[in-house]
Amino acid sequence: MAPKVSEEHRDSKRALIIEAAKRVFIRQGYERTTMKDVVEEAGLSRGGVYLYFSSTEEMMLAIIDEADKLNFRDFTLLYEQYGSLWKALEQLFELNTQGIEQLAQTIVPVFIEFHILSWRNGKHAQYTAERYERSLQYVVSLLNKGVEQGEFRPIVPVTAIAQMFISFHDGMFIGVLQLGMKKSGALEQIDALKRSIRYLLQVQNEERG
Amino acid sequence: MAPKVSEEHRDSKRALIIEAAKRVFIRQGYERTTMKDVVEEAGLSRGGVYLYFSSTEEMMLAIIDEADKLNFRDFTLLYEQYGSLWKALEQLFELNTQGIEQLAQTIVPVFIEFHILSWRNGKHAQYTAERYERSLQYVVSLLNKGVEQGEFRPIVPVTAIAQMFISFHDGMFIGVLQLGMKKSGALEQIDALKRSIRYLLQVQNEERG
Amino acid sequence: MAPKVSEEHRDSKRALIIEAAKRVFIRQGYERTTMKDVVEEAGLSRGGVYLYFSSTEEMMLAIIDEADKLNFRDFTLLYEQYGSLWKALEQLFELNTQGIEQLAQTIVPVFIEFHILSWRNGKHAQYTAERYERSLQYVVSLLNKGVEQGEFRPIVPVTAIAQMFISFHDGMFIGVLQLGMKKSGALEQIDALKRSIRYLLQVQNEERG
Amino acid sequence: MAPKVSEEHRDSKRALIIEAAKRVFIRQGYERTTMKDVVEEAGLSRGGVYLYFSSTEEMMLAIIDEADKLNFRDFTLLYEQYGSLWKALEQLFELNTQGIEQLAQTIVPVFIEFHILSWRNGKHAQYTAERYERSLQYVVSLLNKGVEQGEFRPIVPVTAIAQMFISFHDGMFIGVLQLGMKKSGALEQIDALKRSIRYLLQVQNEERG
DNA sequence: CATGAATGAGATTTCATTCAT
DNA sequence: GATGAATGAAATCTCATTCAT
Repeated sequence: MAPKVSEEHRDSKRALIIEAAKRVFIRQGYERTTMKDVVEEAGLSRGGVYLYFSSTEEMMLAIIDEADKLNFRDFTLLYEQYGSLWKALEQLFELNTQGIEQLAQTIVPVFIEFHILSWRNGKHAQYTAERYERSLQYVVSLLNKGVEQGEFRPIVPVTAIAQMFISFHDGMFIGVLQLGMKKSGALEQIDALKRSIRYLLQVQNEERG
Repeated sequence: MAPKVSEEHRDSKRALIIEAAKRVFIRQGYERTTMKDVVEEAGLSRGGVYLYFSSTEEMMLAIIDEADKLNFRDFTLLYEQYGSLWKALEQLFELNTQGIEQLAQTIVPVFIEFHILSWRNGKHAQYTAERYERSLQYVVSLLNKGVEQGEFRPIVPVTAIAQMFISFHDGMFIGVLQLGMKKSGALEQIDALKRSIRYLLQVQNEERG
Repeated sequence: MAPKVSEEHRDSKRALIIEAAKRVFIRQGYERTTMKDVVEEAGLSRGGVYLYFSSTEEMMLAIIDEADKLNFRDFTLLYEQYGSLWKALEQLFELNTQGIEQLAQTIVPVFIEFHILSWRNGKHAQYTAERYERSLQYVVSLLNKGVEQGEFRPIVPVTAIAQMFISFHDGMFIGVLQLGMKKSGALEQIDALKRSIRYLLQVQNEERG
Repeated sequence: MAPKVSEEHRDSKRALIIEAAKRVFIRQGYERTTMKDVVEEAGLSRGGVYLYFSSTEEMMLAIIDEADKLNFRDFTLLYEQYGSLWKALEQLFELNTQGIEQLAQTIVPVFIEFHILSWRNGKHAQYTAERYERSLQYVVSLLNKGVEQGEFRPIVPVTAIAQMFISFHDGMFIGVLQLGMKKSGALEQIDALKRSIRYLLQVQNEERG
């Protein structure tokens, strides 16, 4: 008697809008995107979109959540898969490097923009802090595992190494966005960082680097 | 083409507006600031401000230019002052660290925001590239001097080291803005980076650390 | 044209909606109430409510009709019950006074609002006129009965007295709504009006007041 | 050097908008009037009107203030002009009666609508109370003057008489609006009220009525 | 009968920018 | 040069109403 499509219909509609929003965000950036833009991209009516999201901000948060879930999956794989922790770390570098040429066409720069604007508005401070903490813990747990297994003998706290890793990546992304891979020397930077981290961790029993 | 008296009047008027704009930018961020806001902060008339700047973007560029001049002065001092290049580098770390607690109350985050948005709009690519190149060359020239003097024997290209240094700083700033000094572990990160760079440069004739 | 079972189902559904509408009207006023509000208050679907009423206006008219029926019953009781017509009139005052403290929580102010807005839209002029005429005739018939029985010897047309009575009540209600019982001096006003009407009617065979 | 028209220009502009708003209010009522309507009636731009008023509510309050000033002037005249207070009171009746036929084309019904809606929103309660109090005091002071001069010997408190007078007028206005002069029996009602008040005041030394 | 997702018109509000004085 | 009133485009958001299921 009743439609009852509800739940899954709702989800698919949200997904549709989210995908449209992503495209617009990537094209125009977060701040420049209006509800109207998303409405037109999604091919829905004005009110139709409001049924699911009341602002571009809500959409953004949904997009971030989704991305976080995927990231977590990737990381779990990483964590379980590798015997050598340094190999796992190198894979992490690889993950963060691959696709870096198309960085501008991904949602990543939108995330950066959003985070800066959030800080501006004093919004989502708690949320952002939690996300950072989570990312940090991913990396820290990897490093600690290496320490436990005697593979790493770090000369500074592993947390500092992980934080440095994250800072570097954020900064490098900005550079790549503004100057491109080549001018920003992305690959050379990554190599330098990799060596730095191997040094800081004092990676053991590895054939020469 | 003979403005005579105007010249200095013009400059002082521009300076007044620039200062007002800075205050508003720091308070609200770049994107959120409207001409109206600056007009009101400066206590001038709408038309009055337009005589000197036709957009907040022009103001921002003027602010950046001013800051760059100051930075260059600082760097020149640094470059000439130190016998040991590693000491000079440490001083550079120091410069970038001091005042980091008040980062949020400075124009720095506005610069970051502006750069990201500029990339968005595809504006100022050339300009941004030049600024980056200039900053990079500051650091590279320092490092090269060290190489020439036999103080550094870098295991990777000095340019990569300099770029990594810059990336790290940009990223760390974002972290500090969002999480604060403590949560972002700023000081620990800086220490880790310093050690990394000393390693990459293979700093000579220093008492072992 | 043979609704069979539906009839009573229809009525109960309408009654349910009407009660919900009343609650919303009393809470928010007539003009401010949207179909959406009633739909939510009734806990029905949007389309569901539209099956019975296509606007808040229709609901309002239904509410008024219902109220009028109750009023008529009250009046009939009044008309038949009293030997002394002046006693009946006093009872009428009483009816209009009791509950005046809770006036704001009743549907009465909504009626006033609706009448004014109806006049605005040029709607329901006929309907409103009929309702007024009916109320007027209630009172006039009471007064005439008194004249016929020699209890009243009015010095102005009884119709004028009845109209004045109605005008006064409407105005007093507005005052009470805005200022409350005390500030509007409701009880004192009513006393003054009662004396006035006794004077205008020249009520006979009553112990002098 | 500077325009300096400011002050008076501002006032005339406000007056222009107010007059336009009045016309729209009278035509459509308060609630139904949007900023857009006023903008169009005034022949200004959207933003232009917002420079002076941010809502129809602000306009309404300005209109009420203006009307109150005029009323006060009228009353002052009344108060000073008459030897016989009863003559003054009759003049007051006259003032409230004249133009009653065109009542629908005046701002009066808009005031009534506004007051009812204000009560709805719980807005302006203080303001409304003050206005009522002021009107009341006008009438009370007239009556008291008559008492002092021995012209009135009221059988109920003069305040109650004044309040009854006001209530009656408000209610009668509503009646006239909905039914017109004739059907509402406005003139007959007024005559009845006048006699009532003369009775309540026990007006002395007057040739028969 | 009943549902509730979808539509789209329309109201509010803000500001960049111009221009007569 | 300087002013600030005026313009109007554009963004946000809400609901009455419809209609496929």
